[in-house]
Amino acid sequence: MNFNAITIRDIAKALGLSVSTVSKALRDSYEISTQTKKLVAEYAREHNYRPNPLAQSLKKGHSKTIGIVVSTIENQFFSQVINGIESVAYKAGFNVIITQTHESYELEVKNVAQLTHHALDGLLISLSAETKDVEHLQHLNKQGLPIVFFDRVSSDIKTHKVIADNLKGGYDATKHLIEAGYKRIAHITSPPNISITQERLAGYKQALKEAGRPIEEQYIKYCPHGGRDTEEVEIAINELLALPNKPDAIFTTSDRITTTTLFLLNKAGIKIPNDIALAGYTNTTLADVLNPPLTSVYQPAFEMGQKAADMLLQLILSKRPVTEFETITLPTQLFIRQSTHSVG
Amino acid sequence: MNFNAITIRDIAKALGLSVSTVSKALRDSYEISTQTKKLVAEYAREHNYRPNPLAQSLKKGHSKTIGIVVSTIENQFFSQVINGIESVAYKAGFNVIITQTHESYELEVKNVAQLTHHALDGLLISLSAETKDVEHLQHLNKQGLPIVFFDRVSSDIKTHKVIADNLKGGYDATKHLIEAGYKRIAHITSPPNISITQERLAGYKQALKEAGRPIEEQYIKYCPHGGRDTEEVEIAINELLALPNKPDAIFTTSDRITTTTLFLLNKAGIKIPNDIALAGYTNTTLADVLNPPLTSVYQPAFEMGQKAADMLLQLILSKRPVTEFETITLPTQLFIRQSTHSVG
DNA sequence: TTTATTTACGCAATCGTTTTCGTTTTAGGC
DNA sequence: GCCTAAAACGAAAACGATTGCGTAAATAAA
Repeated sequence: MNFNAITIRDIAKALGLSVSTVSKALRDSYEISTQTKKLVAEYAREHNYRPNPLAQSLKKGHSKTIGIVVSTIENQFFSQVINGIESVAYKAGFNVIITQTHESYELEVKNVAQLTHHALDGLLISLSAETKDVEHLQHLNKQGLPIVFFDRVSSDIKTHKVIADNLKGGYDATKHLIEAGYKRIAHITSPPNISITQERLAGYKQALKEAGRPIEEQYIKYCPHGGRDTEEVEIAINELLALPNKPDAIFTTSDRITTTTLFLLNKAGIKIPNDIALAGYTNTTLADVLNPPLTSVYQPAFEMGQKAADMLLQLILSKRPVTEFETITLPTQLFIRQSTHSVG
Repeated sequence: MNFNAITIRDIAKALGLSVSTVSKALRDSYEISTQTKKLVAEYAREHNYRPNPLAQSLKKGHSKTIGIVVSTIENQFFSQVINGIESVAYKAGFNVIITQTHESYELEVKNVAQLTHHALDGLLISLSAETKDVEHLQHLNKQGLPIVFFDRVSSDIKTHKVIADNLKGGYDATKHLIEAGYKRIAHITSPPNISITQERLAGYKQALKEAGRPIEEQYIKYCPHGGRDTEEVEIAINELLALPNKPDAIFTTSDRITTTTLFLLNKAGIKIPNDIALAGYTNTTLADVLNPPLTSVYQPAFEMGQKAADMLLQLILSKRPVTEFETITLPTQLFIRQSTHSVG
């Protein structure tokens, strides 16, 4: 806005009115005559007047922008969530500012600070893989900044949350592998501190238990950065392959871990599903054209974004402090494809 | 910022100073004694003072935020570009606001208006597939808003631009197909009005010409929305397949067209590359694990974002109006994979 | 001791709007 | 023709920060 736009004062001067009259005319106040309103409106249109949003926000005390924190928008799951958020935010006249943590706690803290440096009406966040405490958010929340968690949430802050049914997602995938005849089902997942890891792992364990299978810790591998680095997935896979009882199936969580596992197994010449079956969380639209087509747990990302934005807007627009918070759980969908074709 | 943050006035009151003194102390002015500075700094830190960015921007006349317009962040090419932009913008203390056109001219105009409604120091834009005129940008540019084009540019506005070497990209892919032994090479691309279409098409034609091949319009198909809708790709493919001389290879541009073509060919039971070979533009990290692994033209998206942001910052930060503009052309890379394995 | 400087701070205008609270003008009622 | 009330507009104080300028106090120079 450094470019020279015309101001309300310019209009006032040109029309021989006061700034307050112009302002009121523009906002269609009852105090202003129809004639004057027309005059002002016309002049404003002709000269392409745009109210300075900075001044408006400063005066009104809200900026009509919300912040988003995700690990990376390169992950289709998150870009879909963001699309959902934007679809409702824009309808309500809100702008969004997106920041990425790249799974780093340090960057998360920095980004949140960056965001609040700018004027924010609310924050939508999915925690980074490294994040173990949420003091940086707690403080802001106490100060009155509305926050809504989605995907990777924290139980340490009482606020609205939107998550997928991670337990069921893990359960469904694992159960499917069991029913398809696989015996030694491994699990490669994100670090244990984040909510989705715990929930999906619980689903995995529950399915095994129900089938009377033992839960073997050697089959459970964690990637400290949720698969951000290929190496961490490679280590996990190598450890699994080095086991005396190699797994005959792998259940992966997170887009990155899933696709990296697929890549590494292919690269190692391991046939999927004949040597090892693969079922993984992913929201890529490419699951159908992968080699082989991938059995996947799909999350309603767009809806998650919509819900989260809805709830945040509700918090922002609420006249009185909200004390009752809810957690929305969205169903996931298991798509069965060739990467887990039945044994025999 | 509706949440009650402390202001400079609060500090002044608490410390028995004037607001100007506090402001100057915070900005480390030579006018203020070391003691007072310490006092103020300490109080500010203890009470977690953050200058109101709105007020600062209003006063200083710049907002330290830049706007980005892309077709969709779900496209990995664009999310990579955005990563590049962010990497330089944040370093310079700038925030970015991302908007998506979803290939709609109407949405593009709307978004640009939305963005300028908010305070913007500059704009980074890749035109939508529908966009044929750029008056909505010309006006802003004339008013002094710095604009840098990337990827899909317009020749109607004189400003900095960053593009990939689209001609060479199209040329390389086509030449590779020719050398691999394919005879009837089709081309499915974006609408003819956008720059990348024209340039890549020119590369395609050049390679054919050099090889002494005829250029047959029946082999060139346009998708009005750059593959946004599966149907438009389906129509193109069906038309190609209905030809008396069906193509034995297809060169596709844009991520969406490429992956959709792959999907549709697979679905139709057409073997790649045996029945029809496929080479396509894509920046997905999944090209290696597609079925089959896809020969692709890869664009240096991250670098493109960096360069574009660099140039925009240069424009924004320049003291005097810039009149000399340059267009940077980045090289693309052809990755040869199984989808175009040599004939015979 | 007087004058000149420096040091350290406060006043007030400013950025562009919004909004409260006058004030003027006009019309209406008698 | 006078009073009252409504209608239409303006003055000024915000919002929170920045900054040029004025000024008191402290120090140095004469």
